[in-house]
Amino acid sequence: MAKVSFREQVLRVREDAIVSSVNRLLAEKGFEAMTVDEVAADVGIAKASLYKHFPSKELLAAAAMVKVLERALAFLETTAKASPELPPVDRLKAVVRWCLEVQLAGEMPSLPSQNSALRTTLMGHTPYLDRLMTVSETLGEWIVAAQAAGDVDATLPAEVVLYTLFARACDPVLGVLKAGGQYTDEQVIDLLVRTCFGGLAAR
Amino acid sequence: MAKVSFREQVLRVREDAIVSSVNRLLAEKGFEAMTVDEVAADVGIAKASLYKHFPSKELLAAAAMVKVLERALAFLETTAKASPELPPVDRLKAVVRWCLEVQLAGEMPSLPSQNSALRTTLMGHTPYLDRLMTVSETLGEWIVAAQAAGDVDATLPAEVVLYTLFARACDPVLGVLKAGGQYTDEQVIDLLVRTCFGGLAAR
DNA sequence: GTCTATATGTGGATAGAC
DNA sequence: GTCTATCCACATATAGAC
Repeated sequence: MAKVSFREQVLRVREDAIVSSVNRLLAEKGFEAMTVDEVAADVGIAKASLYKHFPSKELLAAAAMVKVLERALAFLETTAKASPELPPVDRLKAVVRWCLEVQLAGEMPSLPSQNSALRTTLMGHTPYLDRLMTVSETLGEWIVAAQAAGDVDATLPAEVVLYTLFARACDPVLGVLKAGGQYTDEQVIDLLVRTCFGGLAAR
Repeated sequence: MAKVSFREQVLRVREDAIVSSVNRLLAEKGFEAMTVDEVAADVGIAKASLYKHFPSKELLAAAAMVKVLERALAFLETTAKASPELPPVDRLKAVVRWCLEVQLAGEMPSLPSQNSALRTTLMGHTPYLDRLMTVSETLGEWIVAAQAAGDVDATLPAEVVLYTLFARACDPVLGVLKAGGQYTDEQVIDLLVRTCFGGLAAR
């Protein structure tokens, strides 16, 4: 039994390596531009072996998306437990900040565009949908609480706030500012958090 | 001579039709997902004919991007001349609003991602760069003026404001809210202009 | 399960007749 | 300039030996 368990563990490690590569390539080039050959080369295994683990390119990407959502969920739980007294709006800011850090690290895949093959798969992929729903529900509660506390504009539908947060997680402005090279990573993140919550207008 | 001029005019009209199709498909599916076959089918001509007008898929897309920038430039000029007394910040809001309307109409191509084949072409395509620079300079002046007037946060680098405006022009939140179907087009635009300038935080 | 080698489909681009 | 027919590169996916 120990032998079988060991093999399974090796497999899990390999699949983790695969998913990590996919995650990075997905963030770097997007789903359409990423090729399965690249993934195989990056992981260092043959393409056919990839298909033994994941039956299609879409499901390969879906596994990476699931992993990102799980990292997000872990962060949400940690934040909730580590600082239960933190005002909801500050939790939301921490989430945005975390997303931007992940994006800076090249590990945040961009949102699948409305009519992509990936999106179709994801919309029928329960593991993805479940985690997406959990993330949305948790954030939704924080948003409502932040509105009740008077820290987030209560005249904005909570749904709009949620979608805005999701969009800011992959904001292309980060890449442009980073490429400009005249700000540190921390400054870029600060600027984006400010424009997200404070807007462009003067207070 | 009249005959030649007529032919040239017919060609121009056809090229306009091509560029319009490309523009729409570009907005709908993005550069990578758009195929030249689709474009040809949409215009109603053979693919080989397309290549007589534009030597590559990239330059085909570039022509569409140039056209969008020219529409934007025309809007900027109209706005400047029609209401010279309008506060700069309101001009900026009008620009965002216009971009969102164009996006709602399915005519706003999304920003080319950092490492796309299209981006490489655009960065060496003078007609595109010239117009992009003109748009940026005009908006830059308005931004500085709006900051001087105390209407736009003067502690934000003007450059950051500019990039943010560009990003909001293609904000994916619009598509999601529109797809949700519980807001009118005007409500969606109002919400996005509000979150862009006012931010998520309460005032 | 991993490999090499290949099947199959598709997209960008072109040849050549009209 | 427009068409039909085709080339060629490349990407997803699979066959079959080990």
